[in-house]
Amino acid sequence: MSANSRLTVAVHVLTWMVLDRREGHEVATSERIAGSVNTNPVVIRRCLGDLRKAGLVEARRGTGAGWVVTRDPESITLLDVYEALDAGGLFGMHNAQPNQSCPVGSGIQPTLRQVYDGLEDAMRKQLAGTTIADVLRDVLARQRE
Amino acid sequence: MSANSRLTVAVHVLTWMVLDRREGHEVATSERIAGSVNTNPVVIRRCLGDLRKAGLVEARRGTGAGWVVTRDPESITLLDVYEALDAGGLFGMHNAQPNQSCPVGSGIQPTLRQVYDGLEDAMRKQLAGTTIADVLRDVLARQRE
DNA sequence: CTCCTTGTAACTCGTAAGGTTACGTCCCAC
DNA sequence: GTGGGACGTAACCTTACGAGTTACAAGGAG
Repeated sequence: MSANSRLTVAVHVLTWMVLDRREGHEVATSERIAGSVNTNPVVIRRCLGDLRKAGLVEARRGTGAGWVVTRDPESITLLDVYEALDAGGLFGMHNAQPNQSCPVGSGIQPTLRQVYDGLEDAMRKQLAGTTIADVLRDVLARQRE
Repeated sequence: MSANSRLTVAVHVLTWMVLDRREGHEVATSERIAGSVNTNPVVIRRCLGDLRKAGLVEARRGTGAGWVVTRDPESITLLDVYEALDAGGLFGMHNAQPNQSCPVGSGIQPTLRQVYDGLEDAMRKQLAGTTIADVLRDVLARQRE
């Protein structure tokens, strides 16, 4: 488990909720979602908590409580999901401050910051090109094969 | 320290070595490099070990031992460096296999694999657009400011 | 009031990176 | 052929974080 699966789980959750809604269910509970992702309901609730802060889902309480997707799946891009998870950047800087009396040590961080910003941009553009609706279509298409 | 700084350190090391060579030093020792990065020499040797496997640097032994960059800095792209570190992918799949009797659970992984491959490609193209020589130029330009 | 589910705290576990110490290995210089 | 400096790597510790789990307060429809 080197990389983290948070984006994978979040996309899975949203895709599942959209399909579940289409099949007539009013709300989705963290327990049922966990049954598809194959994990603990609390893990799902934590994930849904992030998505809720970003306004992608809403929680209902009381009897018949559960979660609903609040936006059109055609309008939810994977970039929206990625940003909802506020993951740290792809690459980090030095743990300790490099030697400031060395030309490289003192100048490398702004230079790399620029490079890493470019990477982040490229990745965001890619993520913005796919929506939850796209994912669901693709998943269902594979199902028919 | 959320993200890992391995790429940052590797680029720092190579850039420093190129500058050091220009200043007339035959070889660079892990101890001197560590002085610029501000870390332990063993951390640097581990990093250089990865770069050596990729053919970017070479180690000399015996008296006057140390490291030398073996390729023209104009030809070493950050993608070369990134690949030398064989870091895991950006995003990981589920830790446990999702529910295969669920349409989403059974189809989501190939779909996401495709998306993640696209991300990786975009990132690689960006990394390939910058060389160690570019980084050194940029670092030195900031120095003059 | 009752019951179901959310929302969150608190804990454990596994993994990975970074830092450190230690030591065997290599090979030039003398 | 021996000494010494630096590589190369094993071993261990610490820190960080995601994931999984248990437990429980809070909310609200019926």
